[in-house]
Order: sequence, then structure tokens, then C-alpha cells
Amino acid sequence: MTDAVGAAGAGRDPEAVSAFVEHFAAQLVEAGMTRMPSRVFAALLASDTGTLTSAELGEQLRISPAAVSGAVRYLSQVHMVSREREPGSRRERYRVHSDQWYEALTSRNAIIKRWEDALREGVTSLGADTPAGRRLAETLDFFEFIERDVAEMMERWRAYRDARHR
Amino acid sequence: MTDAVGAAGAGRDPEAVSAFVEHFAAQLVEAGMTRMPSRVFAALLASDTGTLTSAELGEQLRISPAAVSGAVRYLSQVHMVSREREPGSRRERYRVHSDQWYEALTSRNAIIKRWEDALREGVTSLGADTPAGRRLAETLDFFEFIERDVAEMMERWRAYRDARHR
DNA sequence: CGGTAACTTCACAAATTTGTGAAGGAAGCG
DNA sequence: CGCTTCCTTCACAAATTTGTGAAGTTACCG
Repeated sequence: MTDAVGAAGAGRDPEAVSAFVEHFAAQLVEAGMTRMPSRVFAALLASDTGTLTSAELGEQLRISPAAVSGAVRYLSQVHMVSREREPGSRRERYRVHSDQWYEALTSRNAIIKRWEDALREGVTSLGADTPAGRRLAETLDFFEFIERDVAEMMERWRAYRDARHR
Repeated sequence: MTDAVGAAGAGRDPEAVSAFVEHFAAQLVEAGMTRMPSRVFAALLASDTGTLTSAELGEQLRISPAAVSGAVRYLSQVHMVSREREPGSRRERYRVHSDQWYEALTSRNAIIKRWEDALREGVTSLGADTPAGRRLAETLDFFEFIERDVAEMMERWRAYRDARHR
């Protein structure tokens, strides 16, 4: 009955794990993330320890080591996953740290910062007193507001979670 | 001195407009939006009235009517732009309504809703009492929290803007 | 009620992106 | 100190995505 998968997400029902992984990954893809990073991330999220090695990921997702490498490089660039060297082995472990991944969502505001820069530039070059300039300025306002507020929101979340956890 | 461009974003310095449009569009692209919708959106944002016709967009951005059509279809699907039929003409007007576009950002929570569904499913199928299940449950918590809070944030924004505008 | 202006849809060509196989390092282990 | 194991990087083939020209549709206008 039990199959030979030994590694990765086994021990639990590998089919159920895979179903979740693929379904959740699909949602991430639809939100604009590329496929391999999405799948790798979902697999980590669904793992028991929150960590998997490159080999385990490759086996579970049926992808080449190169694909794992590429996906992980992307994920760690955007801080959704961190890499750990497992001492006494040349295996590398990839971990999804829940907190880290929330912050990553937030850190989309690196992007927002650049939007703001572009908008500021537009306000200046089109003229702050033109209709278009005013529209850009209001949009800029909105982003500046959002930015401040998101930081506060994250604090509220931590407070909420801590209260809940106790 | 004045050039012949007559339409679209002329009247103002067309070069400055174009510079902003392309620069801002590039930022949107980098955030994951496809190129044509990004450019069309930026052009509308930088227009004086906040509206442009299909022909004006095509001329200003140097793209075919088909490309305009495709971009606009996408933008109105995600509610970043609305279409208006200009009475007494077969011209169609596309408008960026500032408020609407803020809401669109927010309405990314249609996406979040689906993430939540996938997570809920995962919690159930992996077992709420397993380590992985617990991780998924916490992530789900986070999104549910965010969702509530974003709504409030938008209200705060409106209040802030109104206070500021007066 | 025909003509024509404006947008849309369709099928395809071009460009970009994705994932693979193979070769190339690090790093533990004997 | 060389061997082996595991991961990464590189160049390329496949697949997907993008934007275009051309034909089609709708609706104003005379």
C-alpha cells in the first residue's frame, strides 16, 4: 500500500500534499508569480518542518535540479525563502519562515517606492498645476498613505497573533 | 513651433508626457503587469481629462488598434479603466477614474479570497493537527486579518483625503 | 437604407520566457 | 588528498505570450 517515495513530503498522504501544492501554486501563478517558484514555495509551505532540500523538491515536483535552483534563487531574492547550509552534509536546505514571508508581501513596497518616484517625476515634468499633474499628485498621495499604513497594519497583525496564540 | 500632433496628449509638451508614460509603465511592468495595458494605463493617467479615445491611444503609443483593444479589455476587466460611449459618435472613450483604480488595487483581494480557499482546503486535507496544517492555518489567519484591515485602510484613506482637500 | 467611421476579433509571426541536459565548482568523507 | 555527492551555471530547444494585419461587426449619418 505504502509506496516507495521515502523522502520529501511522504509520511503523510503524498497525494493530498501534492493536490494542495499544485492547487495553491496555481493560485500564486494566477496572481502573477512564475510557475516554478510558485510550486517550490507551495511545497515548502506544505512540508512538515517547513524545510526541504533541493533533492526533495526535485523529486516531489518532478523537476530538474536546475529548475529547483532557479526557483530558489528567485524566492530568496524576494525573501520568501531562506537558504541554510545543513552542517555535515553538502545538502542545502530551503526554509519558509512564516514571518519572513508575510514581510515579503509587505516588501512589495520596494516596488511602491519606485512607483512613487516615477509619479513625483511626472508631477514635476507635467506641472503640479495642470490637470494631469494634479491627478498624478493625488495618486502619489495615495501611495504615500498606503505605505505608512501598511507598516502599522503589520504591527497590528503581530499584536493580534500574539494575543491569539496565548 | 507647435507640432502637428493635434490629438492625444498634445498641448502640453508631448515629449515630457511620453517620458513619464514610458517610465511609469515600465514600473508597472516590473510589478508584473503586461506591457500594453501598462502603457495604456499610464497614458490615461497622464492625460488632461483622464480620458482618451482608442485612436488617440494608438497614435500616442504607436500601437495598432488591435493592441489598444486588447489592453483596454484587460484593464476594464480588472476595473482599472472604464469605457464610455461618447454620444453622437462611434468613438469610445476610456477613462481612468482615480477612485476606481485605488479600489482595483484593493480588489486584488478577489485573488486573496482564492488563496484563502486553497489554504482552507489544505488545512483540512493535511489535518489541522499536523505541523504543516498548523502552518497553513496561520497563513490563512494572516490573510483573513489583512483582508479585514485593508477595507478599513481604504476608509482611512478617504477620510484623510477629504480632510486634506478641504 | 446604403456608406463609412470606429472598434473588435481572429489567425499568425516574432519575440520572450521557461525548463532541461550537460559541464563545472564546492565541500564533506574516507 | 583524491573521490564522491550535491548544487549551480550555461547554452539551447520548446512552449508560451505578444502584437500585428486583415477581415468582420456595429452604429452613426446623410
